[in-house]
Amino acid sequence: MPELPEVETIARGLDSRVAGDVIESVWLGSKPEPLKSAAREIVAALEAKRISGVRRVGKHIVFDLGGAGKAASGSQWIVHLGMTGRMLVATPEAETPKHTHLVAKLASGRELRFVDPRRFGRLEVRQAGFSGPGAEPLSIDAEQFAQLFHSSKAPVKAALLNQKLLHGVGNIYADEALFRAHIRPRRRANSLTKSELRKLHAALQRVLHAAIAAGGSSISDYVDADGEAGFFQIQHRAYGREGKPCLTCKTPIKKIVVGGRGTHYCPNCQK
DNA sequence: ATACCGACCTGTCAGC
DNA sequence: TGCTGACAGGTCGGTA
Repeated sequence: MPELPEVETIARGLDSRVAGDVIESVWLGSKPEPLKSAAREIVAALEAKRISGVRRVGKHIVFDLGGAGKAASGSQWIVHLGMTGRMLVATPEAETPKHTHLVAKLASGRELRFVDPRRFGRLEVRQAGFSGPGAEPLSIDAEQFAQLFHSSKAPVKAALLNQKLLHGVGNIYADEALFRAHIRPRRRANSLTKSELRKLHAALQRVLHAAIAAGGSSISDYVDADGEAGFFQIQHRAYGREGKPCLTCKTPIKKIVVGGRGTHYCPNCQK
């Protein structure tokens, strides 16, 4: 479910709430858990660790862990929320939602809960140094951005979704950035002119920043670590607006499939 | 190397 | 009311 702005919102919320807290014990659900690392390895890596901070890398939430006592262990707990994952901070009395796969009891008395109905999410522990699969959309400059797309023959929409190029951009913000840059999603990435690449880079960073400021987009079930919805969905100009008039020219927004994903664009404004 | 396409899961909603 | 099928914010692995 969550893309960069949603994960950023969640990670900031988690950091303000649990940084400095200590994980006392971990309960892991049975079933095929959504794990990348072995279950035993995850429990061992988390228990008796201090959360020194929480941040976002691409669409991943990274918990930096230290030893509960003195020496920092420097390991990391990496969570990918998939389509429907949530990471919530709750009191033990709060009802445990269906599809809760992990509960970490904290020294403060609260619980960190990982809930994921579709189980597309992934949990992983590793030694420090996770930097994600690609480049960071918010810090890449126009030159490097152009370089990334220069060599890709894929449709530009598919290239935007390729996490090995840029990580963090998902279906909503790919459509929104292309709309704002006036570029058709099926254009081959390597067919974009220098000027179009500059526009796309600027449009992408603008839309991501605006979405973070709004607390992300809530479509159906997204909530942040507090259980609060985001508000960026009311600023969507293309995504989810099939058949509705383009906000610029009134032409109905079209929906097609690109790279296997529903894709929304204005056939008049986007060239 | 690159690019489609189904698979992975469950929930929801539209249509019959 | 209830069933069926399509679709959903994401990735991965197989195949062409």
